[in-house]
Amino acid sequence: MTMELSTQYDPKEAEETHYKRWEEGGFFTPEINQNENAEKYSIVIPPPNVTGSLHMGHALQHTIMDVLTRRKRMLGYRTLFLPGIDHAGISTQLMVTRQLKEQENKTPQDIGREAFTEKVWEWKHKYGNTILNQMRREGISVDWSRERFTMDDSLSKAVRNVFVTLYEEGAIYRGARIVNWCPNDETVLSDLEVEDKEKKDGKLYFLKYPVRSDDQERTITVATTRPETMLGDTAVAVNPNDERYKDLVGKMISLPLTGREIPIVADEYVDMDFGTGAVKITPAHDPNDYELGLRHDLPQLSVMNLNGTMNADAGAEFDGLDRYVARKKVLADFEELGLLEKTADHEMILPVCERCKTVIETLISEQWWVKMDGMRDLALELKRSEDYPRFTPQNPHAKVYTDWLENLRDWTISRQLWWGHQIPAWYDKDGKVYVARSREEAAEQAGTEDLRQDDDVLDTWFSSWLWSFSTLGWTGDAKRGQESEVQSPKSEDESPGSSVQRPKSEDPSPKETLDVGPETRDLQTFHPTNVLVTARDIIFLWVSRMVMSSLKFIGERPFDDVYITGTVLAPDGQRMSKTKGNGVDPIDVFDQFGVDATRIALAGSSTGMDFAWRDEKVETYRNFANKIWNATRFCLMNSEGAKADPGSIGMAGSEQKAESGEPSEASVSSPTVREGSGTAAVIDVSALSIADRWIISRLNKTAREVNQALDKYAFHVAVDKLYHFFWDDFCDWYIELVKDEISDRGEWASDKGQVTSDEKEAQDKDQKPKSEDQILARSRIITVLEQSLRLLHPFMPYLTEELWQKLPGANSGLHNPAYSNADRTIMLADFPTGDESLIDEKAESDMATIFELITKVRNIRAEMQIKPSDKIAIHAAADEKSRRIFSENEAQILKLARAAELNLSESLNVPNASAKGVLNNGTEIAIPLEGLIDFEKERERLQNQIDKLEIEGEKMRKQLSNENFVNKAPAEKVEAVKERVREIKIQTELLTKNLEAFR
RNA sequence: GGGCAUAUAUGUCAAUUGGUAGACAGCCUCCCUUACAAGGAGGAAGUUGGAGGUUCGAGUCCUUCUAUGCCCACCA
Repeated sequence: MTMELSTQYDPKEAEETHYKRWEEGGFFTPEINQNENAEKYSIVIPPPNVTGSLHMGHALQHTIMDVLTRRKRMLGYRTLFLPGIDHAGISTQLMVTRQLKEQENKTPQDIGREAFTEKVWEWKHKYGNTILNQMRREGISVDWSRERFTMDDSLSKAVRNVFVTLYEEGAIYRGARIVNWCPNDETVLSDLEVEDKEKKDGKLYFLKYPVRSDDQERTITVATTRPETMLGDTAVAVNPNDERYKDLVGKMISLPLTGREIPIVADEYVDMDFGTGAVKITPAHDPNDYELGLRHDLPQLSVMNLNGTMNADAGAEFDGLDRYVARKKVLADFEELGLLEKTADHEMILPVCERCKTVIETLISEQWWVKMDGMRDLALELKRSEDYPRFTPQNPHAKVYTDWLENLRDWTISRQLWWGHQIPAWYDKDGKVYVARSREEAAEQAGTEDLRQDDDVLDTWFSSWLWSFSTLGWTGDAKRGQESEVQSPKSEDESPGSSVQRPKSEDPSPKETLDVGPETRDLQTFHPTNVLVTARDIIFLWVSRMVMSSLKFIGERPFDDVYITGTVLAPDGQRMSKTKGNGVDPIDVFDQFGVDATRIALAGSSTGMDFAWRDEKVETYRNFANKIWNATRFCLMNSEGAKADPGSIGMAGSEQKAESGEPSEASVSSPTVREGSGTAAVIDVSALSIADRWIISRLNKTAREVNQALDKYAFHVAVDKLYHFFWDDFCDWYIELVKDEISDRGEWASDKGQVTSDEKEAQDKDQKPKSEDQILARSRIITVLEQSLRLLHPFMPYLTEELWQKLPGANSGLHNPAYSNADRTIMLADFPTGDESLIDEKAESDMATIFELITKVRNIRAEMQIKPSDKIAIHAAADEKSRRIFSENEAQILKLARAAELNLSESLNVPNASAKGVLNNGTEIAIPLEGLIDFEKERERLQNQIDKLEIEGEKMRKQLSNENFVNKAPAEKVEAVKERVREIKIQTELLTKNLEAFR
């Protein structure tokens, strides 16, 4: 058979065909697993924003999750990788509002709440799939049949149940407090949604306030960055120890522009060294002033509207002015009154809205809050007692997590938006609130239908913090009335709400209400999830909250491990940002280098540290993909009669691994298995050549290393091992070693004649029957290749599937037994774990000696500038053992060193005009170069080597002469050094002898 | 103001519990050898940010300094 493949791998085609087949074949669903007793493995994707598009951080995280999932799936786990998106309240509302403005020149208020949310849903259906399609392109093996959206009915139900439960326990309350307010979005924000922004050209204004006292001229100067807020001042504060102002404490000030009188108070909060040591106090517009105001019982005078303009209480002249216009006016007025003492430059940090970057106002507003104490304690207790969650990398995340929890404050959960989960609270005519799961329930409580639902919606995170279990079917309905059974004892003790009798007493018994639908089964099967993979910036926003909610509501942890990826930085080492324009779009990279190259490049960079993006890195793996492609191409060109068969390299196939006796149902029922079940015997590896035993050993060792690395989330280690195994061991050495054995073309040296492609084809057609040995050799290399592709599959799914499909013998018989029913695909093949008994250290060290010999000869050739076409003679003087190894592999040595003869002896007997070298084991080699040798160059070369050994040897002899080292270091270390010193000594002596021969 | 991290070859990054510093890219030499020039063979390149300390032995542990980055925090 002739398999014509192009000489370069084009990722496009593979990317287009395989994903569809995987998805349609149901390979991504846990149901594909036929093993009832399979262990489960589950990951829920951190839901990207519905408005979002894929960025490098996603690509990295998704790759990591997919690598983990694909490997576990191949290992026979029942895997679920669940996709979904987040409704992203603020940003989505912003986006649709903007669109509405552009297309219809209307505001949300113009069209009303219902029409607006309708529009958002439309928008969601139309554009919300962008990121989902990009995720498909990434090749991630998520179960689309379980795709979730934070506003799905069942997730909404969960949100309402959680809200009501917390309310009934007294953990959710409504109250007026000072909050972060975005005047642009006109909503409250939690502390976590506020960012700091440096303002280098900030100003500090010094305002003089006249003091009412006997001395009419007396003023007190305050420094402020926000003069407009002076309109809401209700005091001036000084430090009680401040001598400058001691006599003023208790006096009154006539506040300019307002006609109001405010007191001077003393408070420790005031820093005497900053500004003038006197601080204007605006309790309604500054968090510190708010606190101070409470301490001194000051009035809270709100002078601003919610859109950032001043209100009537700011005074008639200011009413309706934008805050920045008002600022100018206040300053102008002070100037005019001669009360503006001075203006100073002042670098400062401004709080801005995370979404729209508008400067935040702090103001007093009535909002819904969640008391976090109870849940916080659950999480902290688990951290203390079991060090949960386990973060990778552990530092600094574990500590940051704990510190944050310890200082946790109440969470503002209401948002003044229309897009989101509307707060399940209703008010009657008198303003009395009824919190319930539905309007009907509320009406029942209120005894009237005349109710108005709270206008606000919940913080987006109030739905995402339930993500680990709400996506698996938890709605909170099933366990209503039986909380105590599921909840951890601790939370039960603490929740006063658990004794609250709900108006639902007619509920049937808990057991009967337990919904055992498929969704609940998912919860039972897949929760807790195994690992959460996410970025650093949402440890507080999301990770910690998920822990708390999960402990609280289902009494178990949401996930086992937390893997925090590093940040992908721009090529310039800075953060990627739209404004800087230094971002790299993963889709562009996919187009340029292919998805697989991008994936493995990302995984290979994932150490947990931040890293700067390099196109060259992806290019390296693009080349790697091409290498894999061509290696496969070569194997296929020489594959007639062969097939992938683990038994051919001494590995038990999946059928052998499956429980003995029990013939897998699949092999009986499915004919597709037949073709592959020719897997007969597992051969005895010891009968194979050193080269074969070596590659089998390397393969198994690599498999073990890859598995170990992935278990520890050491993705870069896994990639490194795979890269070097495949490229160095398999391609550079193994293929070259067995080339003649598996190829029909005969000895490399024999035919130099040109062969036209026609003739070649003709030759291929009437190939003589292959010898059995050749077929076995071909099967071995195909099998090693096939195993390698499996190991690579989690990282490079498209390429490996594309190639695997072409391998003879690659069929569902190679699947993990759990999937023997499924259509042939590498993604269900049995993931190699590495058979320790096939690791052959002897073969590895023997091969290392052979490679050293070959490399040494090549080195001499290169340095002596011997033409590639010149075939030289190798003379080697070695001990008996080495001679045997060399002679057994003579053909390969000759070929790879481009030599015509290999003369083995106990001692060298060569012409003086020879280039010489010594191997680590003392083997002396020489290449006679009559006439060709440049004695000067050879002397230099030898001296060079002697010098290098000398430096190394000196270091070691020094170590050995140190008594402390010899006495205290482990004996094996000492012995190793001694051994190396012996080697160096022998080599140096031989080289010196050779050098002297030239003098 | 606190907390944490990072500093290793020209660049981007590795280095399991302390045990003779590695990869990739780039660079130099040779080769378009019949899987692959997105390739092959060979090679050069590092006082591991500075200074101390612990240890037989330190890139790795401790102290300190310098630079950079991130997180948290109410300095008007």
